[in-house]
Amino acid sequence: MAATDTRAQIVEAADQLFYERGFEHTSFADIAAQVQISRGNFYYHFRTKDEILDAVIRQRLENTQAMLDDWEAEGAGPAERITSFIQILIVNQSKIMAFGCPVGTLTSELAKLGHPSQAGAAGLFSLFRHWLARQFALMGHEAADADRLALHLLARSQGVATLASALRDPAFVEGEVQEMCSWLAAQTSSCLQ
Amino acid sequence: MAATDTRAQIVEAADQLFYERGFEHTSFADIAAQVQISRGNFYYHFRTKDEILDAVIRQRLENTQAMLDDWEAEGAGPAERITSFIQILIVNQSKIMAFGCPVGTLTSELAKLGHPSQAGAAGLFSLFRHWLARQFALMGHEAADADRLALHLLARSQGVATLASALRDPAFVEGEVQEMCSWLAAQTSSCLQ
DNA sequence: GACTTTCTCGGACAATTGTCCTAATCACGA
DNA sequence: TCGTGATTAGGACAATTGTCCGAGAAAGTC
Repeated sequence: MAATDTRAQIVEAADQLFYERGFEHTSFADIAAQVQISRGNFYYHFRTKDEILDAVIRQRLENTQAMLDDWEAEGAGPAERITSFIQILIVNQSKIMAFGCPVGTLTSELAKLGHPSQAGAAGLFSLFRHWLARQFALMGHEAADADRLALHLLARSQGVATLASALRDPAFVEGEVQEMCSWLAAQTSSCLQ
Repeated sequence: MAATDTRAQIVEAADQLFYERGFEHTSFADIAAQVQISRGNFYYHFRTKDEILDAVIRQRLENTQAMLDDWEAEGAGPAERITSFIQILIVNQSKIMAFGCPVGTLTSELAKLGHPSQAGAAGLFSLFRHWLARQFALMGHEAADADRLALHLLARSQGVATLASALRDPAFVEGEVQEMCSWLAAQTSSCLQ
């Protein structure tokens, strides 16, 4: 097996396990078992657990950016793109009800640990924030307003994710998503005036 | 020192440390150091770490209920009481920006651990949910609607807390709190019609 | 086929974890 | 003052943690 493959597999497994079990509660042994390599083999690819975390965060940043680029490339308008964002709550509903939002829960955990990579994880929020702000700007909102709306929507989806994993009630998630879509429509019409 | 005092001190220290560092990242040694008792002394008061967690959750349930009862006892109307709830985000702003919401972060962590006490921790949400729903009902909303509004407000405050600890931006928190108050006012007037 | 670099294995390491036991200390009534 | 039960201290325990080493297998080059 090529080294790059092994490395990629480690990052992939760590990404998944950090999400499902949390960073601290995931051990080298857990990742090794998932990838089916020996625990000692880690040292060749990653010297410390923090290095794995950094690699995971970097991969998430890349994947998220790619997803946002895809949405941007689609022909639809900014409002439809924002709807794609809101719909993540539906698309990933079962995982979110089990483990919460991957971005929110990781930053929360790292904040409590006082971990140096917390800023990096928070960068995932920035990606969404600026992408959403650009969409709102395209809808006709001025910069400061667009950023405010972006943060507002980000916060609401975070709240839905947190409560979804506590309540495990699909109807709640669907209801809140619908309300967010209505809210989005209101932001649209307020610009057409 | 009386045994009940020691026990209360352990629960108090554990409560604080579970919030600031997370349940898993807090060790017996950490709590013992905080309370200044020997590590071995724990076994007399609590047989397992899970027992401490249960005691912490029980205390939080009692404290929360007491806080809600206090708000209820105050002479103001339901809208003012709901405002008290929203204002927690301001009152506890610095702690929330550092460690997030104690309820949301604990339930998230326990969900990832697959911990049996997750349901107990989620009970904290139920306390707020039903209290808020009662306030909305007093404002004239019918039961199903009141519950929906309660969950909506709960989710929004959760989202603000999560994003607050990631961004650490007081202006964002204050802006969102103001928007929630405006939203609350709209719910009020919609009932007066 | 020989050689060198890249990669992997199994195990060792000190530290820390939650758990548990025993002996000593305390408070307090008889 | 003695004795009894409640409380505490200190340390032992097996298991697990992240980290690291050295021997060897695999892969690629000449």
